[in-house]
Amino acid sequence: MSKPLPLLTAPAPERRDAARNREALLRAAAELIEGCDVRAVTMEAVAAKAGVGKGTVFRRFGSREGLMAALLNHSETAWQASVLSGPPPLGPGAPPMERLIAFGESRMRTHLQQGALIEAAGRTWGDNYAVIGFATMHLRYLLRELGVSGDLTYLATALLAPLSLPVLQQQLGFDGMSEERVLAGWQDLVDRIVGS
Amino acid sequence: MSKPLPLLTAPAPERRDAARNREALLRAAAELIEGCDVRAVTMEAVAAKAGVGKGTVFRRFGSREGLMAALLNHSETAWQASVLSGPPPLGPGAPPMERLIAFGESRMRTHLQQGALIEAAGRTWGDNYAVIGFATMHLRYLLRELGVSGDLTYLATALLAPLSLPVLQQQLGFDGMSEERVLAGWQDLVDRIVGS
DNA sequence: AATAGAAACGGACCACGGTCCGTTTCGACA
DNA sequence: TGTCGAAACGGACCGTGGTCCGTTTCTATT
Repeated sequence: MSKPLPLLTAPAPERRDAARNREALLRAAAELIEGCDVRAVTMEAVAAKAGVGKGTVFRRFGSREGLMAALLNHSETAWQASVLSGPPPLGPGAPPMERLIAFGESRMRTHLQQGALIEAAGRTWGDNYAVIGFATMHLRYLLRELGVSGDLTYLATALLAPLSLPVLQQQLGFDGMSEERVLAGWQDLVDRIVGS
Repeated sequence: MSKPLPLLTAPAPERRDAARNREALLRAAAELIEGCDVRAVTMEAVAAKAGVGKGTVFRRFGSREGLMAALLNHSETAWQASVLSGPPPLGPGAPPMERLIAFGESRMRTHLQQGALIEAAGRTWGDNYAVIGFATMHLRYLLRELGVSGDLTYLATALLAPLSLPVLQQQLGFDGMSEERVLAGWQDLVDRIVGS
């Protein structure tokens, strides 16, 4: 008699040792990064500190960038939660425009704070659709709430783009802008797009 | 008697063999890249094809990313020339708004076309102020011509950001937009910023 | 408790980017 | 043309990210 094969293949549960190792690796990486330059932390060091072999690190996270992205995922998830159900003005409850401004400021602060890690995660993080996708969706939602008309998906990506780390770094570094000026600039941009 | 030491240290002229090797390396790299995936081209292969040692490659270009950036510099320089003194509507002669639209389209096309190389050049290219700086300046100039008021430097960077490769890739890939839609979206963004 | 097979492990191994330093080449000046 | 110091050369060498595959560990099933 054949098994009742599920129509939708289950998400493949994780073996207990695998879960333990993932946990240990994330903790080890976090501890090593704290106090050292991220770039100086080698994969072998992380593996050693977690008490596993190097192969295991790559099995779990695919690449160095993958490990860094996994670290970022923790704070990203928390951030998403505070956007979806945290206190206003970032979370629900405040008027859309206030939420929008809070969103921009929060994103900018987060990106700058985690700059080194974001760079270390490279494309694995930057191309992470679960991240970009969420922010775009939320922005799109706020724009709709504000009654903006037009291609909201495009406008959302266009509003998100200047909040990306490389752009912020250029503005603060090369262009010599202050954080306040960058923030004010973004708010002005919002006004122009929304049409105040 | 002491030499007439120049007040401004001269740009340190390049020895003839050095110049020849740089040339040979750039040509070799270009030829290897043409037809292969950029990522499959190793530095040693470039050095071998150019008939020099590996050390020379790194002496000249600093890193793999540096070599890729140097390749991009050729087309970038040509592009800058066509913006500054090429035929309208990209070059001077057309009304500012038309130049602006042409600028956006041209930049988008260029970035998409050279995507692989840009990725291979990484931060060495992306953080290249000679590149970002030129585009920002020009955008700033056009905005001024259009009589836009406000923080033109910020607006220029904000207008440039959605034309960056990662954003374009997200829009065309994950968001499933067509190139036409992306272009139309950017033009709409311009209209909102300029205030039509 | 025994078994079997799938999943995970670990560390030797590989490839490539990047460095180092002894040797060679250039060109300025006599 | 000879000399000399600076600059460039080249390839052996190193470290690290990433792979491979024989061994170990888990867990479903009886």
